Amino acid sequence: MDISDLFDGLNEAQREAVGAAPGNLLILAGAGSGKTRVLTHRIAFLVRTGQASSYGILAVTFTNKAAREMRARIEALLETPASGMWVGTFHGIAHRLLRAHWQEAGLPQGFAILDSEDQHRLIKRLIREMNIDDSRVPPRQVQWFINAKKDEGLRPQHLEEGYDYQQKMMIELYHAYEEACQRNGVVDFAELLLRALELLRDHSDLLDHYRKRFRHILVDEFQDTNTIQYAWIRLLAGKQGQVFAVGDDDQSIYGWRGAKVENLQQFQRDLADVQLIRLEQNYRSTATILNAANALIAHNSDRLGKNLWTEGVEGEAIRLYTAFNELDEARFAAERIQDWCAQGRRRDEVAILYRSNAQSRVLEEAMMHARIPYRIYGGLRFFERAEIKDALAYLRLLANRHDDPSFERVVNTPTRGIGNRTVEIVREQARATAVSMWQAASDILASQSLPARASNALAAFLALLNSMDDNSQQALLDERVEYVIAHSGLIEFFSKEKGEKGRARIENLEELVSAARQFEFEDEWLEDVAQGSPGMDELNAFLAHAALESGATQATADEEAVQMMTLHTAKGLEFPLVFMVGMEEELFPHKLSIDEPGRLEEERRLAYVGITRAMEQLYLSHAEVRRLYGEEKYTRPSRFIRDIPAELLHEVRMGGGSGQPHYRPAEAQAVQGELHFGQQVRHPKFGHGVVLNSEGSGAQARVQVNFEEVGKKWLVLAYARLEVIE
DNA sequence: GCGACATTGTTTTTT
DNA sequence: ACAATGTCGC
Repeated sequence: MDISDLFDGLNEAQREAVGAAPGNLLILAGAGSGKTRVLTHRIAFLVRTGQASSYGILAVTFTNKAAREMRARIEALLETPASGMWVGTFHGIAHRLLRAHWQEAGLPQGFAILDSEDQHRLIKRLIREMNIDDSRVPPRQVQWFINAKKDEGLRPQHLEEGYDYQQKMMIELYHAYEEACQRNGVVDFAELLLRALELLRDHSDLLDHYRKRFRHILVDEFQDTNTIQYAWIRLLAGKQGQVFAVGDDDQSIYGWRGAKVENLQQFQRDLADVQLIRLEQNYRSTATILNAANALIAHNSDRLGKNLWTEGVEGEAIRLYTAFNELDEARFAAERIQDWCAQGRRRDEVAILYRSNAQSRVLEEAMMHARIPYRIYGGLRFFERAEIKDALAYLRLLANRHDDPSFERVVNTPTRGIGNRTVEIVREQARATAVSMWQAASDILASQSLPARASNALAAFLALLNSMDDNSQQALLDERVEYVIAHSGLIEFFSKEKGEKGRARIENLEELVSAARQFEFEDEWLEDVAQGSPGMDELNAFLAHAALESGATQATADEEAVQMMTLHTAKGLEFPLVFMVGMEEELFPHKLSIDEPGRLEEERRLAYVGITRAMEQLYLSHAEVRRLYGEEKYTRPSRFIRDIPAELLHEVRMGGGSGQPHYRPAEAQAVQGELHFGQQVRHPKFGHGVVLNSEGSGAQARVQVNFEEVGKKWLVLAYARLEVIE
């Protein structure tokens, strides 16, 4: 079979990686060095040379998007559907194993998946139930604690008894939480991974089976693996398996959520004869951008070492803008984006990247003001919306009555006269007799111990669910979803909400029906698993899909738009024009990471990720004054700016004029000789103010002034009798 | 059960 | 500053 096309257009290192002899490989792939290409070509190479069949390959990523992309690219290379090949996220694959072997994993057949919100609510509930002081043991912290322990592979019984109250309580809560999950048949994200690890570890027959099957394991973004993910890979690979790991230690930015960069080094020690290949040729950015990135990251210690280079053009200098404040900074970006578009370039070639989401608002306003369409990534996703989660909770109860988190969620949503008191009684009964709330509610009703009103309301709720179940049992999935939404009372409930909100919610519920309509076991494996397992019907599959793939932030409002996102979200993407805003000490690097060397280095890697997103042009900006948490604060430029050699930077000013450096208003004044940002002025009518912005020249020149008394105003310089205050 | 007021925290995010 | 909770009284 001719496989030369798999090597066409690849460089030396890439070819080496794609065509490497059997064995373990670690590919250190710098930003923009074609790592996805190498990964997919490697898979195609294995299949087309007959070293592996599709059936024998497992490819793991971190996000659904990456997994989808990878599958599509592999299928394009193989020119056939890669059926039998497992391509998915760590969580998706763990889920698949657990569905197939629920018995061995000690799970109920139709187990549900708890997302972080569900998890948070459950923990809060437990804290209350156990009469623990939630100000000393905050739910968020407990959630963090439990997830961190699971990520380390630690069950509560592995934990030493805590020494202080907080520690003790957290361990106790971890115990209680596990019991609750087990009783309710629910599994959180970390649990998926941990169970899948334990499943293989404790069942040698299964381990054998999968080891024989998956002789080739390929892992993307290896630097992001946490302890259990790594352990799972190692376990599954065993001695015979061949692991192809691709990663970049310089792009490790998820240490704070358990990712262990050390796994890259560990990999070389733990696996046999690991061949190390570096991909250092960058195909994305100009030499200038690359040099800046290299210089910056060189300030970190403990790197595996790698120097990106390019044959590409030198490119333009990186622009540095010192804004007066965050408004000025945002306006600057807007103006430069307009220039970009005026040159015939597209808006969607532009990204604005920031450290934290709070920064997006000012930017958003500036874009709106300049009438630049934009799109913000991050925020609530479809399946995370309250109304969607309510509807899903009903569906989950249909699938499994013992799902307490869902029971709690909708027992009185919409309000149906089941007050806190009644729920409290059910909860207590459930706890005392160690049964689900559904069961407890039935028991209480049977014992006739409730006041008539509460009793009737509760009975009505149970009857409602049973009848919804009976009446939709035979229906198709989307009909079933539609039926439940219609009969749960959610529609009436939300239509009472005032304003746009209620309407939007109802639209979302309708959208859920069409999501159900489109969902037809798109993960074809679920269908296999579903065969002969009534607990894993289409409904369950849909619910799992909703939990594991919470859906894009925005639907598909695909107007050509500027992209705005955090630096974290930007990893893996590239844009011709990139703005990195808020390059200030305490914002970036963030205040909470500044004092700890390890965390500071992670911030620097984040800066590295940001810089390397840019293909042609990169703007860095910082504001001298920033309003944050209601306070105006004077800032200092980020140390990361200083990490970049000065000769690669070019300071710019507002208004398209390039050239003269501009450090602070006082200096610029001498150069410019006219009004500039931060200039104090007096107006005969409006009084004292500060110049924020200016545009045009000569008779058309206008300035925007923020007056103490009357706020922001645009004034035509020729008419406004402005007086400069020295 | 709802609206009015108080309190609180406020990095980064996937699954 | 501000949003998102939580608490309290009706």
